[in-house]
Amino acid sequence: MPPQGKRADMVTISDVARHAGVAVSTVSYVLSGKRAISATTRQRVLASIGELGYHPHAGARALASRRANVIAMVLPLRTGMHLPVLMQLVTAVVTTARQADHDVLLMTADEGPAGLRRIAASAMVDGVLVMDVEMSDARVPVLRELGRPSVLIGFPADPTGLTCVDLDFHLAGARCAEHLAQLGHTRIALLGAPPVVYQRDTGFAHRTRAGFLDAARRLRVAATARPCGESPDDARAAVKQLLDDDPGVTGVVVHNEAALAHIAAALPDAVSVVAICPDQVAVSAWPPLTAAVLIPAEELGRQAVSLLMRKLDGQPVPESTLLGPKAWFGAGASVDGRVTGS
Amino acid sequence: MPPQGKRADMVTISDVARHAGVAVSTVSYVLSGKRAISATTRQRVLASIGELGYHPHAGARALASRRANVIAMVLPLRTGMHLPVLMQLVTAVVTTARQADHDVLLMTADEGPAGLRRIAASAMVDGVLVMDVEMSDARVPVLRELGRPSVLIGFPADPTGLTCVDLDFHLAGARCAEHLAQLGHTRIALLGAPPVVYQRDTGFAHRTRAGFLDAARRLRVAATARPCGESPDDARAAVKQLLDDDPGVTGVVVHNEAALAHIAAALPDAVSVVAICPDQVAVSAWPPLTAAVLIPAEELGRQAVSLLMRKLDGQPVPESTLLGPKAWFGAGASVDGRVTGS
DNA sequence: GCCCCTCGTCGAAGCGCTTCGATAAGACTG
DNA sequence: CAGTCTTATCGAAGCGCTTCGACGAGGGGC
Repeated sequence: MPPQGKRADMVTISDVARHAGVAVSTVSYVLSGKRAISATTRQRVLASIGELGYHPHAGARALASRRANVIAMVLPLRTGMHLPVLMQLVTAVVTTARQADHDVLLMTADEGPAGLRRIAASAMVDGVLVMDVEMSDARVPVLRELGRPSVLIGFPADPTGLTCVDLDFHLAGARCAEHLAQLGHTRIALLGAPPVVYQRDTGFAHRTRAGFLDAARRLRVAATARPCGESPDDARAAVKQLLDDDPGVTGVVVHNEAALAHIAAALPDAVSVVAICPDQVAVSAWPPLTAAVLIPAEELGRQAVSLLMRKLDGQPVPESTLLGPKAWFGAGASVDGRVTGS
Repeated sequence: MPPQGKRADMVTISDVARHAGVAVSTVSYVLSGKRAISATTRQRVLASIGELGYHPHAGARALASRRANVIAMVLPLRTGMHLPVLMQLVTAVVTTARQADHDVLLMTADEGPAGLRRIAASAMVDGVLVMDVEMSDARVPVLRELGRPSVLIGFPADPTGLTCVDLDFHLAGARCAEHLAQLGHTRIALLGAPPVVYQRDTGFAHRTRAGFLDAARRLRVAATARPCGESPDDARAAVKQLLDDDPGVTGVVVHNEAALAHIAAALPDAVSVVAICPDQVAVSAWPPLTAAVLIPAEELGRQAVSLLMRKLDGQPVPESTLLGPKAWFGAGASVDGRVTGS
């Protein structure tokens, strides 16, 4: 008897070939479209495939074609990201990958560099998507060394030679200042991330602040920016200090999801509040926001995957892609601020 | 010239064999441990592996061994779960799977049954882990039909023939009643999930209520249970009605994360509040909780994976596994209520 | 000292798929 | 109508790994 008699439930390409009365290679070409196949033959083969419920064996395919049709998605250990946003991102990634006929392998960063090396060397994935990258991210040097196609969501300190996607925080900060200026405010302030985030060099915090201050200067409105802790007490303290320093402030930008509610509660009712935050946080904020700049999580995911797919196909892609922030106004209207390239 | 000259970066098993001066099969046996290999040979082979940086080609291995060493993790479309809990769960799953030398393929439920079938038929994964299962979950019949090893986190209406893991909500409800009784309360109440959840037949809500009421009866304390909406208004309304109906209530159990804060705020200070909720919600609740019964997310993930691994090894596993709730007391001490089998 | 084991190793046969010639059978030339 | 192209299909050679059977070399038992 043969080694282990083929498992009952496995339909192979040669079953299909026999059933359709053609050669194995013909079936393969029907599936891949890499050679011309006559319409009649194609029909017959496709019919057999449907009838037998054939699905190609992923391993065999990967072995022969040197393409696994799987990408890895690396989650950070401790995410700096708001979880609902992360989930949206993940969902968008998986969905988009599937549309490009790829599956997604999930890795947490805690396997470290060795994990990335293993995944790459075992030819298990064709490319890597790294989520929530920070300025000095330990995963970045490994990616460089690996030399596999990869795309980062977020920017490390030095993105040279990599492919990165992120919200354009500079633009987001500017939009907030512009919005407040348009409403007639002349003294505005930014309450940002906790001090530790600025110290940790987490790019986005700095970029937001710079965008905010630059725009304010350009628009000739008085603006200050300060960090803000995440706890209710920190939030209250930051607000108090802000009002002490400049009692004339009438518009505040909050770039700190965790503290948003407490900040908004501590501010006088007359002050307009604009936040940079995820959709869900914005709509459910109380007291209600004047406006918000939303994080385009889905688009981030989609863009990241399509960039990776292009890299897998050997096409050139821009090193950095910045997505325009979406604006949201208290009423509920939603306006797009479209993509900027690079 | 050969078809496509081997890619420079790929080290194969025969490279290792040559380098170590043994046969390919010997290397394989060193790696798998399926046949005895002399210590000296093993050393030599392992040394070569390290030196060359060899990692077996996942596809080739899957093809030859009929084992992909990958499991699929299916996320629900719209999760009934608290996101931080989901993340803990996911992390635990990935980590545990890696310890058992498996990787995790991420699927969202939106590919539907076809996705599961594809994944199974393509031999891409050896087993399936389904998260956050609900009473009448569309994914359950597919799993039955598929006949691949699978483990569910959460219980469907009819778990016959499946393998399910979940928190023991009945016990959790009982623990809450017991705790309040021990503190001397004689009139207690449960505020549960929104009415719609009870109607949707989502198992856990009913089980908690039953556990709570049973224990109260056993302990001879007066107890009532009622659903509670998630909005601040619903929460306030539920509390008002509760106090109207039974002004003598001194202890309340809350099994509703979303409404917890509003319920606690609306209750008189003198009332003790116990919650069934994730760790993070418990410690950050304000006003502070008297105690909490925590959802053992990590253990849930670990158990689910190890059950799946046992199934993959052909070992028998119990149909249902209920994990004992962890108790947490206001002070910060944390006590384990260990696993119950089945 | 002969036979039978066990132990450690090797060679070869696939696993299911892709891909590269090769090859008939027409479709055009001139 | 001989010669040259296409076009559609086939056969076979791997892809890198696991696993089965074979086999030589020692180690008892009697």
